Amino acid sequence: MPEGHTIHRAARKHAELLGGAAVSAESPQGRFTDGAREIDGQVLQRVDAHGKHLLYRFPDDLTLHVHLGLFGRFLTHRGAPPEPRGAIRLRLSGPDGTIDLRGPTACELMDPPEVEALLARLGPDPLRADADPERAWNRISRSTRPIGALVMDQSVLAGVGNVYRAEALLVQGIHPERPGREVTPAEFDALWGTLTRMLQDGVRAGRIITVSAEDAGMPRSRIPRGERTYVYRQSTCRRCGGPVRDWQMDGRRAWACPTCQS
DNA sequence: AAGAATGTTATGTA
DNA sequence: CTACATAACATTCT
Repeated sequence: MPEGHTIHRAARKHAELLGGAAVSAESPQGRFTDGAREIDGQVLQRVDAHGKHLLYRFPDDLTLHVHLGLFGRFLTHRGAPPEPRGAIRLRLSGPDGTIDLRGPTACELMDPPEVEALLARLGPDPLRADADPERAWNRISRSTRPIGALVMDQSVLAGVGNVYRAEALLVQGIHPERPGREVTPAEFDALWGTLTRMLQDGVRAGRIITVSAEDAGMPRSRIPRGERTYVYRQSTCRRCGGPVRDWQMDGRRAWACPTCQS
């Protein structure tokens, strides 16, 4: 479910819903009882998103780190919290509402050195104002690894997942298997720009729609599901109409249009 | 109802 | 260092 756009969106929403007030924390399923106990009653000061990672900041350098992984999900409720349903690993409630967390890969308390270590191993996040694309370029331009692998490597670029990888590379005409060092500086700049725009669109829309209104021949809001991407999970390229190839890359499925991408 | 999926880490082999 | 493979873990949807 989540690429960077989901996480940044959640950060905003959670800060708005729970920020500035004392939060009650519980772990209905018992996976996170210790952490919940420490957070309980603390004031949520800030929620930071870095790529696919969320940091909930509490006083005294107390930081809750959450990573949704492939299956993790948030459910938010305004007003009175409903009876917990299913495996809720963490529930945070404030005066205005509640967020439930299920299925995370990570949900843990971190001290400042741990937070520092986490951030140190993340590449620049196109959704962050402080992102430095040069750091990503330094890695990419020196690597023989395929650009499709590099773009998904969170230490190269933070926040990009399988869908945006497929889509951004299609739009830029770069084949995922091309070695990083064969990507030109101009191509990288354009790729960074496209990723930034796509991720920002995702934050705005709350879902991934990479196909433009022009290419779809209709307003983007009305594009049917299954037609919102150019190559991701497509059998024909929504740009040129040609056949789309798919194969495994680092254990994930990759898609590309051999006509549009080289 | 098996299998796939917007993810990461750790480990092992070459 | 890189590539490549395998496995573990989480949950929902078809």
